[in-house]
Amino acid sequence: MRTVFARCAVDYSGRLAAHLDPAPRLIIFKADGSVLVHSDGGSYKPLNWMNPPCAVTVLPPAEDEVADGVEQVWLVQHAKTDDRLRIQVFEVLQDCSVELGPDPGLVKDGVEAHLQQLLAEQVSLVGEDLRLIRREYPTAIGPVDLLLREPGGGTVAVEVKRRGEIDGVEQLTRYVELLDRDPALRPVRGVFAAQVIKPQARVLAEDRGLTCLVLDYDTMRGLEDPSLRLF
Amino acid sequence: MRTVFARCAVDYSGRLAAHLDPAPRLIIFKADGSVLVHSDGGSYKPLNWMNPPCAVTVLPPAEDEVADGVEQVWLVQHAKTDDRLRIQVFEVLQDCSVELGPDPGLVKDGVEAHLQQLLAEQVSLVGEDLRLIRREYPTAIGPVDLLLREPGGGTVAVEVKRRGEIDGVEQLTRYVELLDRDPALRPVRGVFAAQVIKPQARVLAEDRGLTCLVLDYDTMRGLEDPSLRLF
DNA sequence: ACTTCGATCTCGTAC
DNA sequence: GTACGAGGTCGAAGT
Repeated sequence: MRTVFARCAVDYSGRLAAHLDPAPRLIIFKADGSVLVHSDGGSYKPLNWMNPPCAVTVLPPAEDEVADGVEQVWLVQHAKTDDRLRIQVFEVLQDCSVELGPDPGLVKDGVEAHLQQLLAEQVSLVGEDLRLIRREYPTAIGPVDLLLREPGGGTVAVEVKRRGEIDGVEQLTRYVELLDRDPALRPVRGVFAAQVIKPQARVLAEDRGLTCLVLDYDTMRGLEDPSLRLF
Repeated sequence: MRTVFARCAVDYSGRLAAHLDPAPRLIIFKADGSVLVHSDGGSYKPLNWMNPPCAVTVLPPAEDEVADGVEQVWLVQHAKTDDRLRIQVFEVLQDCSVELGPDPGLVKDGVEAHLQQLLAEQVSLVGEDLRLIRREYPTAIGPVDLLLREPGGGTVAVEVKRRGEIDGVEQLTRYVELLDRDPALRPVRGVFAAQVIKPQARVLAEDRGLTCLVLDYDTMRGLEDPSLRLF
């Protein structure tokens, strides 16, 4: 990996066009060829970047660029698309290179899959006396997150999301509609479960007779079997 | 901005938990307090990070950490949430600091918002004698990109996309259905406008009585008032 | 290879 | 500030 602090101007062209006026910035060249241009603020997203696979070419500046004070031009061309980054370097302030090698990678815990697992273990949060039929119950249009059996004989289809938005309601609507045609499952009611349910999603869900259920992840995790925890 | 190449292990806790085993990586400290941990691959997203506002504390390693070879512990705590990054530093390979100052910022051109703006100024592309009621016309299920008044009294709901796909057609269908219940707007017809309309989306749209409109961005931009142009 | 969907999404923008 | 949709989304998992 190589990091270069430099006063530079950048032009991106590809899916859109974007321009950066000259200023001091950090330019990162990764081992796989990717390039990031960071300013000293914002969050983790670079101002400009190029994904691999791509190649960097160093060009001498054109005449008018020399007159403007451009020392070098770094052209970063994507290998498969016409995405391109043109970096005009006015002044290099620092230039470091370090060999890093491969990374063992990130281990995560607490994403939607985990939320679904917790709710499968705590179906009483959905309603009294429900029994889990299965997680990821397969249908012709995709798997239902949780399918539960009601004591009276019907079933409950649960859609689990971290954030409940309109797309999720559409999805659950389709599942309930389809499952309700199955005599072995009918009548099917739908439950839309999420840590946060957006107002528009709630309106649409309730308009369609679906039940909304807000999940508290920390409480659910507190009740979990500690042996299942990753760390 | 400060960049540190170091062999390090990282634990994130907050909205989820995540762990990185020891390996050489690049750690970036920005002027606003934010921190990025990058490996030598992947894309522009760091393995771990902390958004501003946050503060870094340098701690001496605990006894067992000393035994493992940890030289320092950098604790990055978000100022408003309980998000936290704990970086165990085993060995610093390089350490650079450069003062960058503020950035003039990125200027973009060619995104959907711009397309919508252009079409709002050129409603004749949608049809003769139409008048713009408003952009982002609010409804209970979300804003309609453009709502236009027909000379005869009905209205036109326009959904603008850069790439017209099936979910955009679904969205427009919902809008038209809802708006058509409003006596002040009825009858409402829908127009699906995009730079590219996928065949499946076109079939679905036409099946539902929606009109497809392919937009030529360069032509529209050429007709635009030059004073509004970004560069 | 392509599609679908989650994300510590991030980012802009309208209210 | 909050809410919502777009993104040069990226990335992983399944088909």
